[in-house]
Amino acid sequence: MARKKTKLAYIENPTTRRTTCRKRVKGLLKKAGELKILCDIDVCVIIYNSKNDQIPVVWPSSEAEAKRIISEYQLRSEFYQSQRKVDQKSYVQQYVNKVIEKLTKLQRKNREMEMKNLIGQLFLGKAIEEVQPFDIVDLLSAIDDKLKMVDHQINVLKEVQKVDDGVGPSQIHYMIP
Amino acid sequence: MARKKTKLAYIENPTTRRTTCRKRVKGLLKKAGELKILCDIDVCVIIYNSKNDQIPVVWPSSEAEAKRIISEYQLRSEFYQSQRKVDQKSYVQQYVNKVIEKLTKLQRKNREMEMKNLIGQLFLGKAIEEVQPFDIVDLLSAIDDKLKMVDHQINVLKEVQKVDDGVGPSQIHYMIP
DNA sequence: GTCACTATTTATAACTC
DNA sequence: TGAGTTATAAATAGTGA
Repeated sequence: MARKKTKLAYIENPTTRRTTCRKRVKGLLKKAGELKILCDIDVCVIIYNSKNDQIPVVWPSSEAEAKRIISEYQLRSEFYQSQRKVDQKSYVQQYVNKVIEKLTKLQRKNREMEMKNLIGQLFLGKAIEEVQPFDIVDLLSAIDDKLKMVDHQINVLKEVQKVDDGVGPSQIHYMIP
Repeated sequence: MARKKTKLAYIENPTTRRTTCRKRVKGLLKKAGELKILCDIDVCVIIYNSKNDQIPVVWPSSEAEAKRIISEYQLRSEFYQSQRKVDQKSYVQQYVNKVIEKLTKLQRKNREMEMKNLIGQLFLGKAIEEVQPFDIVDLLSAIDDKLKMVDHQINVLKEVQKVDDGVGPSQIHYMIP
């Protein structure tokens, strides 16, 4: 950008190209450094000639810092990709979700069993005063479920009775869970 | 770089900072693009604000191209790559292990509760014949644990008795779980 | 090939709308 | 806000040593 307007095209002359390259790489890295300082954002620049085996030029020169920036980029990229393609979740994510699902089911089952157990204990003589307030809501809900079931069975039997036309209801056994 | 010489320091004013950032990012990416065309080399720029969740700005905009450049860089930097893999693995592994640990604890608790429940049901009149063979091993083990606990308590009491020198043993109450 | 030196182009800080 | 303008700083293409 000087003496002549640059034509944006591959520089055929090797000497000129290499000189330009050296100058512009220096400039690019300087700009990257300034951007980081002025705006306090993470910047990482990777430059290399894929046609030779030279070590890539990387900014920041601190490998740890570059590593941090790249891996965070990859993490974010993965995250956004997974956001976009919910169906194509990574293997690990699927696995973790499976385990979490299992865990949730178990927790629910666990809670139900605790209630069952509590009902049993009440029958065994445990005073209702000993039941923690925290548990009472779930206990009532468990009892409610049981009553609904019983209610439903009664209705079914009533229907059967109607169909049977005048035949008396059979004896109902209420089983303790 | 205009109107005034820029002082290379963090721009405190948020409006100014954001404007500068936008302009300079645009400039940096333009430079990166020119460098690639003029000298035919691989360039990748990653820019993001680590303080917010926005999608990182990456050049080249083709994500596949950016990934190719990054992965080739990583390949060239063997040490870096192996370090990263180990770090990432351990992080995910730690998380999975945590969840599995929680799951295992819950399963154990669950099984214990099932047994407690079963003992309660037996007291309520459930026939031992109705207990599934699969459960009997754990049931026996649960009863065994209970007996061991009782045994231990007896021994503790015996020790106390010895120390008390001649005083008779206090009455032991066996509590139903 | 690399440095130093400009003449220019380009980027951009401060400003306006 | 953000996009456009302008004056100036910065980058750099071409040049010679």
